[in-house]
Amino acid sequence: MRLKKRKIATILRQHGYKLTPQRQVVIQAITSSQDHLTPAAIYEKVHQDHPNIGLVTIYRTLEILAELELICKLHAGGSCRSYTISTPQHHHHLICSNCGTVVDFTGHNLSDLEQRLSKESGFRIDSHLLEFIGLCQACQKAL
Amino acid sequence: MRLKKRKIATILRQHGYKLTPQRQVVIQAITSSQDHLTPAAIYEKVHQDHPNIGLVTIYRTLEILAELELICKLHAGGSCRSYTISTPQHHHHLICSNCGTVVDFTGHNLSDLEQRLSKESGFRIDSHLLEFIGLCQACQKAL
DNA sequence: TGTGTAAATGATAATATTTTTCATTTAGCG
DNA sequence: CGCTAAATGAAAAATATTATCATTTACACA
Repeated sequence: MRLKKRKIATILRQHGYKLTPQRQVVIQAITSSQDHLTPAAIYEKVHQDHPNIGLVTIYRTLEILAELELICKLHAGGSCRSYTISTPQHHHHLICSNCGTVVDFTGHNLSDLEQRLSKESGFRIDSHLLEFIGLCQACQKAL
Repeated sequence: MRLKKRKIATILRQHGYKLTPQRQVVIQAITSSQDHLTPAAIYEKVHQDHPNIGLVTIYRTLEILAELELICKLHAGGSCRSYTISTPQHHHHLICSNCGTVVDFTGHNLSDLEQRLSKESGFRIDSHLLEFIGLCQACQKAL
C-alpha cells in the first residue's frame, strides 16, 4: 500500500515540518501520479492550478520528502532526479521505459548476495540500488 | 579483467571512431583510476598535463565510450554522472561511499527474479540497475 | 481565539552542468 | 602526401540546481 496524503502530512508534522498549502499541493501532485516526476514536471503540474508556487519550493519540498523517505528517487527511468511515492517497507522498483509507470515490488532478499560480496570484497555493505526497466503491459500492446 | 587502454583503442577504431590524442588521454585518466569520475573530475585530471583539452571533448568522449559500453555510469555513488571502466561481461558494482573505489562483481543471476516479476506485473523486462554501496576495507580501518 | 516566533515562501541572482554552434584542425584512408 | 569526414576548442546558449534575503505564514502557546 502506497502512502496517502494524510499519512504523509502526519509524518511531516511529526518531524517538525509545517504543513503548508504549497507542500500539500506538491504531495498531491506526486501521490496522484502513477508516474515518476522530475522537479520541472511537478512544477508544471502544480503551476496550472497554483501559478504562484515557485520552482524553488518544489525543490525544497522534494528534498524534505526524500529525506523522510516519503518519496523515492529513481535512476533507471530517464532522469536521475525523478521521484515517485514511497511505500513503508523496503522495496524496489519496476519502471516502464515508455510511460514511466512505476510498480513496487518486495520480497526479494539480497542479503545472501550481500553476505557473499561482503566476504569476498571485505566491504561493509550499507545499502543497495535495484531497479528493473521494461515495458508495462499497456505499452507492449500500444507499441 | 578490466579493459585496457589498448583494447579500448581497438574497439573505438572498429566502430569508426578516430583515436585522437585527446581521447587517449581521457581513456588513460579513466583506466588509471580505481575510482569513478565525473566529467569535471576527469577534466581536472586531464587538464594538468594537457591544458588545451576542453571540457566539451570530455563530454563527447564519455558519451562515445558509454555508448560502446567501454565505461559504465554509476548512480549510487554520489553523482549520477560518474564513470568507471567497464568489464566485458555483464556485471554489477560495489562502491565505497568514502573513497569511491569501485569493485565489479559477476555471477549473481537476477533472471529468476526477473521472471517472477514479469509474471506478476505483466512487464516485459529489458534491463536492470544493481549497485551496492558500503565501505571498503581500507576506509573501514581509516574511519 | 489572538499573538510571537521560527520556519517557509517567492523573487532574484548566482552557480553548476550540459548541449549547441561553428570555424579550424587533424586522423587515417587511399 | 593529399583529401575528406570526423573531431576539436572556444564561446555561447540552454538547463538544472542552489543560495540569498525580505516578506509571509503555520502553529505552539498563552
